[in-house]
Amino acid sequence: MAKSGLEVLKERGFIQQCTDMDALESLMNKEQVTLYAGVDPTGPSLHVGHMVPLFAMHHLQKAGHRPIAVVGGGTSMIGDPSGKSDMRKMLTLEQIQANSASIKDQLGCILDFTDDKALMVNNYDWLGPLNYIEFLRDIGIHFSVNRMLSFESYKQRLERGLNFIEFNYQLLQSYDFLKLHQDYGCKLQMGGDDQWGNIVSGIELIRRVEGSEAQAIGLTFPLVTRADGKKMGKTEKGAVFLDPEMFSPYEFFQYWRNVADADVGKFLKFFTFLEIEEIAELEALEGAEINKAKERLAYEQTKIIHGEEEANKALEAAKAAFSVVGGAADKDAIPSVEIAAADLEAGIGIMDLFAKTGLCASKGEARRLVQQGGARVNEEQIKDINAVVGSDAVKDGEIMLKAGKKRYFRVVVK
RNA sequence: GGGGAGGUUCCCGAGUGGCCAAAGGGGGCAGACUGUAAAUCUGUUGGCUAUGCCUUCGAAGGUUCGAAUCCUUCUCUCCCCA
Repeated sequence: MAKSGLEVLKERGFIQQCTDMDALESLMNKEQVTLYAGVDPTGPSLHVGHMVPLFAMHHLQKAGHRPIAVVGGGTSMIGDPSGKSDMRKMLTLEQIQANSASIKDQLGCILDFTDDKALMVNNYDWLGPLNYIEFLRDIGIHFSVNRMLSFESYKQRLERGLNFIEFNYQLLQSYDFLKLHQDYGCKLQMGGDDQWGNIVSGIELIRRVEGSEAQAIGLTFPLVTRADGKKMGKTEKGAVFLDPEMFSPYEFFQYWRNVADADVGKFLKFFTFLEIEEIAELEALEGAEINKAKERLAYEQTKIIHGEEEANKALEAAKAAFSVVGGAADKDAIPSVEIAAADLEAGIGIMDLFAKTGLCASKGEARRLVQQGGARVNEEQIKDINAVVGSDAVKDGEIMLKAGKKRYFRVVVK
């Protein structure tokens, strides 16, 4: 017999805390459960940091349950103080609506929205029209300030100062759960562990409004961290976005390809759909062999987000770039820029070339790169900052640039 | 409303008239070592048409031969009192 959705989550490490695991288990065995997790539309694209709840919902959907992705169009106008040291930047309504729209498409990679098997709603739809007096009277009355202040997330913020608008966030998120419970029969809210307080509040609100028999359960995921302590899904340049325009599939692939050894198994479980047995095998690899697991992780992840074709391209491109043999492999996915043959005829300074491709942010940086021996043209190290690249460097209609050990860039001559 | 403390380069944080493109740390980048890992060590870390020039110490003015440093106004943040 197939594993239950909950079992899948357990064995993959998705579960941090649950308000009532036994109740959730029997509920899920008994019926199709409608569940939800919130997604913040604070940017125009989802990024890797958003993915844990989405993958969790995927597994539960596969087990026959119905996920609702709630875009926080309303709540993101307030800003959740949980786990944040500073107040979040407030966005305008227009920004948030625009973000919500583009996020919706991306969700389709992970959740199946056909035939309403999953839903996406925007909490602005019910939070927007709220009447302050009514809300206070109907919802606010159920909240104890004393209790709210006792929550860890607020305690920390009290040290630094907590704005009233943020203090209200919990009420709104609780109201979300109540609303979804009433309108969609939603019985489970999931979220990162920093959401625990908000989730519990929502459950309490439902019980108070709907009576103590009302079924509402909360489940949190561990906060996924990287072995080096950095934030998941962040690079120096910013978040690892799912939007191919903002973060190319090749770079996306490379991000996953370069995860730390210690993270591979964890990430395979969280961020791929591979069977747990297969992951165990990959995880058991040692030494240099572990690179196979990383490659698999990168491939599977890229396939889910950008599709099989892009994943293949990225894999081929990576092989072409990094393998010693090289060959005529497909390099298409490596980022490239076009350059006119005539310009090349005249010769381009090495620093200009690197700066132009974006491999270096400025010519000063390019100068440093060259001086430190990190610049390569067609795998040949260039150490002279006055070197000029001319048309003789063109091979197969392009020039391959390399900055440092990992960053490749193609200059396509046209 | 009253009083106090502050806003410095990617971040934290020194700097209180010239020696300041600004200590130190973190982070980043590069090199060595490797496995497109981690750790470690070394170098580097505003821009440029480059022994010089330009932009940067919350903003705008001012004093001065010379200002991140002094003065004025503005602005934002935090704390205390009301």
